[in-house]
Amino acid sequence: MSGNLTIKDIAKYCGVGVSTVSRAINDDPGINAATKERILKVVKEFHYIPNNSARNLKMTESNTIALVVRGIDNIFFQSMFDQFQQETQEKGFDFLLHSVGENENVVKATVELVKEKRLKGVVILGGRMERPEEKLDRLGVPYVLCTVAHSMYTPEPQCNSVAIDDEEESRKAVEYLIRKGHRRIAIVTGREDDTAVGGQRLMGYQKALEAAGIAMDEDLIGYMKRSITEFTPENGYAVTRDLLARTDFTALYCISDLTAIGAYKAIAEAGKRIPEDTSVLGFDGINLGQFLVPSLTSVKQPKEALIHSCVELLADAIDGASQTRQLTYPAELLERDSVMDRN
Amino acid sequence: MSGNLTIKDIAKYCGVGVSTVSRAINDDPGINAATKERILKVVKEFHYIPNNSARNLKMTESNTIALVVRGIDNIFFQSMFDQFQQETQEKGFDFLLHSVGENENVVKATVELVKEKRLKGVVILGGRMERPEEKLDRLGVPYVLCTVAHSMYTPEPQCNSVAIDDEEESRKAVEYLIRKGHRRIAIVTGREDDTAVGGQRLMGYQKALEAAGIAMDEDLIGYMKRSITEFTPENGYAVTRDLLARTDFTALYCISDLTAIGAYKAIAEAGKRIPEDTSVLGFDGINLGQFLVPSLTSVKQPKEALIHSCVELLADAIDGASQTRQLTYPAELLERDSVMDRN
DNA sequence: CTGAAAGCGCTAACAG
DNA sequence: CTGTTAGCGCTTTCAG
Repeated sequence: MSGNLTIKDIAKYCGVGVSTVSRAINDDPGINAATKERILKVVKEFHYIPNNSARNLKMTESNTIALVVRGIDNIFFQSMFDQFQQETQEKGFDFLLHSVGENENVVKATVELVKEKRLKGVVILGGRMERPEEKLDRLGVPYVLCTVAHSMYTPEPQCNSVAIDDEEESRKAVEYLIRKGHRRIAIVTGREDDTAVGGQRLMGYQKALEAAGIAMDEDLIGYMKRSITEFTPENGYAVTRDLLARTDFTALYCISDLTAIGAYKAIAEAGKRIPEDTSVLGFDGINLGQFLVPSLTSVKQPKEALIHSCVELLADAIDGASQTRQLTYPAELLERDSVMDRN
Repeated sequence: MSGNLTIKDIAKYCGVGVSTVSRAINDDPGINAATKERILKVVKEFHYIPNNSARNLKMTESNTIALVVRGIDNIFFQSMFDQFQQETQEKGFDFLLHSVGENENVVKATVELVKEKRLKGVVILGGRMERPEEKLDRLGVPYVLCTVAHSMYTPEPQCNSVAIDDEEESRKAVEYLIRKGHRRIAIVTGREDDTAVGGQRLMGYQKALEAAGIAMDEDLIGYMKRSITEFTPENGYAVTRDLLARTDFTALYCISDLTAIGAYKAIAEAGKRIPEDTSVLGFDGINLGQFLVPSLTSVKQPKEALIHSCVELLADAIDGASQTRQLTYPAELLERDSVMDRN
């Protein structure tokens, strides 16, 4: 007995019907304990492993929830996987992490996955979507968007979502910098045409300046470079270098902690010290921030709450809740050592 | 036409046979262009998406190679995904990234995947294995191990593998520190019972000291804590704190860059400066290292070469090469700013 | 408690 | 070029 075993082979070898083998491997209650044990022993001995494709095909439904992520290399998202797994499993679901490539279409990939695995529901993490509900309703199963930035120019989505208010939190972040006595505040934001997270956080920046009566200076806006992957230290480094060469400022606001890491280097290379010469404020509150020197002050997304609510909303929807909800959580300022009080 | 469409529905709607639809969606050459176009239009209109389970079940073979990773949160592994995808696709394969959970069994998960997706081959990234070939031969398809540490106490594996010589590179790293005038060199290594990468790199450390006639001091060995996830900044921070409290040294060798990040913080908190008071040497050569202040001197794994060879070996094996090869690549010392010359 | 048989949705001969 | 048909390996009635 070699090569690719099937349930039939096992059945034949044990002298039983295939359905009996199926019962044995699936912990079906209606099976004689002795028979089951005998079969399981053979299964083990020959390392028989059922074919999931056949299983998925046959089963009318699974008990699985998937977390679909675009940008699996994003350290902030990564730090959320574990809790997602934890919480979904606590609710009694199986958990599946699915990464969508940068060049793939999220909706299509997700629909495909739902069909293939007969998913019970999905949570979609990050990314950016225009009118997501239009397309996502094709999923045929409940879903919730987690920290997905809706385009600023589309109406509120009619689907489950949980996130922070990017614009408002960004505004408060800059307001904090102003309160600390900074007037010339540069920003490292997303790409110039970013209407998602980057755009919203930039808008918050502008609002804060305006409210404080500080005139906008285009020179202080550092858009991420198209030629480099977004939200990476590399891009943060390059943009900050340009900023430093172009103008001067006492504080730098990076809309993503990862880019702040690159900014640190650019600032150091310019011979300036953080925070004495240049204060740096990040966003996201990634764990790594506390290990930077000086440790990075940052706006922390309430990951734990976001995830918890995501799973709860999804579970509710699977249980038949028809009302969709859009939850917004407040962020929290992690005051560490990278911002100086100039008052 | 709603709910879950099948190929049959499309066929009926178009007034053709299912095989014709199948041909249309699979770019089969033997189909009338007009018919094809008509079908594809309907497919698009109704958003029909074929069920992959059915597909995989039916197909006798795919053209897919999977990269199986245990520890998807490892930043060093993460930085390899992209090139793997690139290179496999260049060789004409489809690429699939599969993450194996910490509590799952790599071999079992991989066998399952191979069956489900009818994989052509697999590369297994990282992790640790005892006599991998015994179990992995059950895969039934070619595989290659990438940077997998073989247990020190088992004979050379009879399977394809590509990696660096962890012990030797580690020895050279410490030799470098000695050459720079350091005598009291502490190490942040893996867990105490680590016989894989951690154990091998530790052994290299010991050999280097021995060769230089420096007596071993148990106090200088910082084993990673069991209570914290391995190879994280957190663990590096905790271990370095202990080390600092326990003894003194002029250089700290971290067997993983990630732990070095934590070490930076512990050293700073102890009021010491890098590299003036304490030099730090990392291992892996992650990208982030250059953004630390001071930038991290590190032993760089030749990722590019490793990956390239992995894919090549696998492709050869798929093409029928029966000879297995174990390739070892030299690492390269990235001299940056965290090590001081005390001579 | 167990076995026979009917598909899950799809692809791949095989005839037309 | 196209339709019919036979399974892929499994779960699940339905009888026994």
